[in-house]
Amino acid sequence: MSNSKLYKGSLNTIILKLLDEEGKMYGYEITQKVKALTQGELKITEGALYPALHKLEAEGLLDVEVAKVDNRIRKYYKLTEQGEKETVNRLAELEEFIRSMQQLVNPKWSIQ
Amino acid sequence: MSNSKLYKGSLNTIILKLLDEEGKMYGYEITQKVKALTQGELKITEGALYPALHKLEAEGLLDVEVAKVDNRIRKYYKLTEQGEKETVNRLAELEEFIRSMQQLVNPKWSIQ
DNA sequence: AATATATACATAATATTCTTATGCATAATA
DNA sequence: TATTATGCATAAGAATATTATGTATATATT
Repeated sequence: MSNSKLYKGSLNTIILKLLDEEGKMYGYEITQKVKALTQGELKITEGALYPALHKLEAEGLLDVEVAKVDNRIRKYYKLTEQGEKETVNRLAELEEFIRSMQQLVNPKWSIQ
Repeated sequence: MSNSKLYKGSLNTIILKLLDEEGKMYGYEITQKVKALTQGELKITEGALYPALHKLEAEGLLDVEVAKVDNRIRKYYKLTEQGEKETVNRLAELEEFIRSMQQLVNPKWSIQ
């Protein structure tokens, strides 16, 4: 993703969570959804997205289904059963990351 | 850092913020501080830390001062003026990242 | 009619940032 | 005496991104 507003490693979590919510999505749709949800703050680049989708598929976390719409190819991805489990893990990791960062960058209001 | 609980790119922000709070720190001290603040959740590896410190220094964000304590060398780092400005930027970026991630992974409770 | 933009996929070269492994050296502890 | 803690460092490799480029169709603009 560009704008360097993102930390490396977060793209996979974003993909998994969006698929978890939407059921199935194709690549271009993911880039637009992310742009919309973040008010243009985050832009997923294709050079990052497509290799990431291919890798998640190779790992067995995603299934792909090809469709032709308006004479154009779309590759719809959806979570496998394993992908759903992994989504839970990734989201827990993200929460843990955010908690850790809050403890580090703002110890005053993060101590209970 | 290890445990793969961190997203790449966050280490620099952590270093800058800790130096901002502590005034000056040496490398080993940073690793221990992070471990303590996160209850052992995050572990900064030396292979990541020292190159990062050297790079921040090369970029003019840190100044270094060598000291000998108990017959052992310590390299104390502190923020330069530029480093202090950059710290503000990095923290703002981190907040923006967290806000974006919340919008993406949990749109229900992040919409105002 | 020609051109630009949007849609939709993909890969290759390069950069960045990390992990893992290794090395050196002194001090404290078991 | 051997291990752990303290304290620095670098090198090889992995992972993940950016940037640039390529192909192709549909729609909007000039």
